Amino acid sequence: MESANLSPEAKQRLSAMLSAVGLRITAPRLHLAHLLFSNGNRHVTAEKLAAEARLSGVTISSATVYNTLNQFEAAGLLRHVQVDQTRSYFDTNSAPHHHFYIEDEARLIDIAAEEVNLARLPDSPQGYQLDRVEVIIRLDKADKTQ
Amino acid sequence: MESANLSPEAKQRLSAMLSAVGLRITAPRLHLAHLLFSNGNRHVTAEKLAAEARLSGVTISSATVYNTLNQFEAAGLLRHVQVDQTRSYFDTNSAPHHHFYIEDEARLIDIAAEEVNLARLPDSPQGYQLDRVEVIIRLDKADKTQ
DNA sequence: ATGCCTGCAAAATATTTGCATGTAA
DNA sequence: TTACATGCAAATATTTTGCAGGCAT
Repeated sequence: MESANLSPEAKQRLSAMLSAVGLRITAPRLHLAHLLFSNGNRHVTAEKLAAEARLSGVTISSATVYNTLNQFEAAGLLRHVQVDQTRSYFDTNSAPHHHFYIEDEARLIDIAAEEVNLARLPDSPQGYQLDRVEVIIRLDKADKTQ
Repeated sequence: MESANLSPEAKQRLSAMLSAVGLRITAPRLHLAHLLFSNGNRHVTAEKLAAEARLSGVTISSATVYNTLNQFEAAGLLRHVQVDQTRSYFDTNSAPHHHFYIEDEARLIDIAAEEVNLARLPDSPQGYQLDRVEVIIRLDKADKTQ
């Protein structure tokens, strides 16, 4: 399978990214990396990403999509965001930041870390250290009566 | 089936709680309510709750456990906390508050709302209103080298 | 050449649902 | 009496895994 719609520059850039984290350069990984990282920050589910790949002419098995997403996450290229019980979201913005989540639309929106000011955090319990702080602001449609 | 180990006072209190939210008073609901609400704030999964019921001598089908948890949540008696992709946690503390989450132990710890001071929040996007703000502080074992 | 990668299908897991029976109101 | 509740088993959905063959290094 060829990396069809991938410019030499993009291919080189993405290859470097994969090498840098110790992953072999394979066609499926390059394709997924392209979909994930060549167009700004994104939030995707495994199934949506597989569908995009298919639309762009490349079929990648869902096992491979899951493997790849998990490997990218382990490598720090992606972040797993847990807002919905049923679906896993992967966020291409791996820098520290927060999220709006619109439940009705199953949609995530990034919030830059600076936009949220945590003036006071409790001490971590004895024996534990802080890993990271996640702020999720859940939103409703404004017109929705509640 | 009898509500075996349930004092008349507890039974009355829990019955009142169920009535207040428009749920019929049935043995499974009384039992689960007892396990959930008679011993301070708790975080449970459906499976753990079913196991507790079984241990206390009452077998409740998992369909009923799930139904009941969902109904309690809809009624505002419980809160669904989403920290783990695979398991649903229900929190008997339905007041606004936040959480520590110890991934290694799959354990949740409440943080009182006052312990976290959100000095600054971004405006909600056009057309949406704030539902609620969730702060999750993920913790690691302190000795863990990372 | 070797070990990592991929795809398929099957397995595993958590939760929901259909339906017949039971029971609170 | 009637609508709602329960239990069982089957269905659903997502993600993981075993394995055989393929490819990067």
